[in-house]
Amino acid sequence: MPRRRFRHGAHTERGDALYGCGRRVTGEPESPETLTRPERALDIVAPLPLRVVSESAAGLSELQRVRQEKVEAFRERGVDPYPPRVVRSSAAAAAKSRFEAIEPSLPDHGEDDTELALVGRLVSRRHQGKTVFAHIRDGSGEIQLYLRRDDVGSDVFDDFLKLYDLGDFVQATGCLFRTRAGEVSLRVGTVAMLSKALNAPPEKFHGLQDVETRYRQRYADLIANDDVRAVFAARSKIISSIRRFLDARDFIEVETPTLQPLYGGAAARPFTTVHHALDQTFYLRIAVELYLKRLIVGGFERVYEIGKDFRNEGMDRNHQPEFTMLEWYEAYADYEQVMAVTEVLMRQVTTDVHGEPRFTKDGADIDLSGPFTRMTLREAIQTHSGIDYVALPEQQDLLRAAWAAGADVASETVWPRIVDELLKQFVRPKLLQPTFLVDYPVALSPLAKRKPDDPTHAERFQLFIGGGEIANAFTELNDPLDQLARFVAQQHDRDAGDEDAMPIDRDYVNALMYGMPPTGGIGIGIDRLTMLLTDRTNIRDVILFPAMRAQPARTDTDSG
RNA sequence: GGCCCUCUAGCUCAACGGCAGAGCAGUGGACUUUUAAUCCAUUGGUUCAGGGUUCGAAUCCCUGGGGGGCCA
Repeated sequence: MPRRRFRHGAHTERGDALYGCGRRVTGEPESPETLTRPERALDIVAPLPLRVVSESAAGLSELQRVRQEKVEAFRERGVDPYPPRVVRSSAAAAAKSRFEAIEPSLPDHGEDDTELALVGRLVSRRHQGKTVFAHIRDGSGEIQLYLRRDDVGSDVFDDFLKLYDLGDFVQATGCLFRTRAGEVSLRVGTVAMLSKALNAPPEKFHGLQDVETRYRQRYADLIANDDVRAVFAARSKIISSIRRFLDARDFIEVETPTLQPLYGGAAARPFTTVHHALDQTFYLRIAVELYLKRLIVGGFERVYEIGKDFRNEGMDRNHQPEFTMLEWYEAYADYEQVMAVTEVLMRQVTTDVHGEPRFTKDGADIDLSGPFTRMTLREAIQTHSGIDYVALPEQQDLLRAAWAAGADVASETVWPRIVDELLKQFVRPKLLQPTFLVDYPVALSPLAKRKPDDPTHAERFQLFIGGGEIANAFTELNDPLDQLARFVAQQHDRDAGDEDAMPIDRDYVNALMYGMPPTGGIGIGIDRLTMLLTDRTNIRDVILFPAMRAQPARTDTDSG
C-alpha cells in the first residue's frame, strides 16, 4: 500500500505538521467508494457559498445563527463545510479492537504508529487548557479524541474549539494510545469538518425525553437515546431472522397488491383511495391472506410476505394505522404442522435477538426453551372464567354468564364477540408463558376450515406470549361453496352494521373453484412481536416514524 | 368517544396569585490525560393559542390545539 497522509481541509498547509506517529494506513477501506482518489477528497475548493434563503427566511434561532456564522467562516477561508467525500480508514470499534490486540507488543508509551482517519459525529468535548478531549460516534460506537495544542498547532486547536460544535460530523486523523484513565483514544494530528450541524443535539445527560418530540423527530431521538437505536436494531434482527428461517425451509417471498379493488382477509375497516385514470375506488389492504392463498391455488407450495397492512381504526398503544405483518401459507400442511413450525420459529427469533430463548417482559421472565403449552380455547375460557360457552349457545345465556363472571360486555354484543371478549378479558392477561390456544368457534373464523369431528369449531390457533396475541393461524378453508357461504354470512353482518365484516370476494371464491390443496397458514404481527422482544408497551416505540396528528400551521408570520 | 395528566430558554426541569429561574448546550475567560471535567463571567423567553377573573396570571376559570395515560 502506498504511503499516504490524510489531509485536513482547513489546514492542508499543515499536512506535514503531524507529530510523527503517522507511517501508513492499515485496514481495508470501508467501501471502494470512500477511498477513491483519496488525496483529492478533502482538497476540493469550496463551492460558492450560495445562500438560497436568507437567515430570516430560514427562521434560524439564535443558537442556529451562531452555528451558521461558523459555516460562513469556513467558506470565507475557502473550505467547504459540507465536503462531498471523506477518507475513512476504519470504524471506531474496529480501530479500538485492533489497538487492543497489538497493545501488548507496543514499546514504552504504548502508542501505535499507524495513522488512522476516523469519522463520526462529535458527541462530547472537554477542554482543559492546551488540550481537548472529545468523543466522536460512528455506526460502530464511540471513540475518544485527544488534541494537544503542541501536536496540532494553534490554528487547528483554536478552530476545533471555536468552529466545531457538538453534533457536527468530523474527520480526525492520528494514532491510537491509551490514556491515563485507561481509555483507548486517538491522539489527533488533523481534524476536518465533514458536515456542520445547525441544530444542537439534545441534552447530553438526560437525552431527549419529550415523548411527542421523540416520535415526531425520530432522528433526534436516535441521536440522543442509545436504547432507541437498540430497539430498531432488534427489529431489524427479528425480520432478517424470520426471512432466514423461512427461506431455509423453501418458502419464497412474494409481493401482492397493496392497492386492492376489494379488501379482505381480516375484520377491519380499510382506507379508501381513488385511481384517477381508472376512475375507480381502491382499498389499502388490511391483510395479504386472500392473495397468498390465490398463489397456493396457482401452484406455489410455500409462500410468505412481510409487508404493510393498513387499517382505518382507532389509534392507541397497540394500534397504528400502518403496521407490518408476516403471513405464510404452506400447501399440504394443516394447523398442527403450522403450530410446530411456529414454535421453532419463535424460539429461533428470540435466540437471534437475545442470544438465548428467554427474555424479560414487563418484569416477567419468559421462557421459550420448552414445549409451548397447548389447550383449547374452550378449556382456557372455562379455566379462567368458569364459563363453558359451548353449553351456552344462545346469546342471551352467554351474555348473562359473562356478566355474572364480571365481564364488561355490551348487551347487544353478538355471540362470537362475547366469546372473544371472554378470551381478551379473562384468558389473555394470564398467558405470560408461550401458549397455543386451539379450536375456535366457526363464527369467529370465517376463513378457517371446520374440524371434521366438530363442525361448530374451526381448526384455528392463536399464540400468546407475555399476555399478548402474537400469531393467528388456521387450516385454510378450501371448500369454495363453504367459503362463499361464510362470505354471505359476513355480508349479513355488514348489512346489520358491522363495519369490520368482510365483503364478498367472488374472485377469491373463483380461485378456490380451481382447487386449493389442503393448506395451513398464519399471520404474525411484526410490531407486536417486536414490542414483546424489546419489552416496549407502546407500538410507537417500535415503529420508526409512527403516524401522528398533523401539527397545526404556525400562526406567527416570519418578519423577514 | 369519556375521564385524568401534561405543554415554561435549543434540551432536561423549577417557579403554583407577587420581579420567569437553574443545570446542560451556547458565548467570553482560566486550566497540557479529561470523560456528566472543574472554576469565573455571560447571552438566551409570544410560559401551546385565544379569551376571562384580578391591582397583578406561567400559576385560577373558559374555549381551542398537540401529546401521554386510564377506560370504552
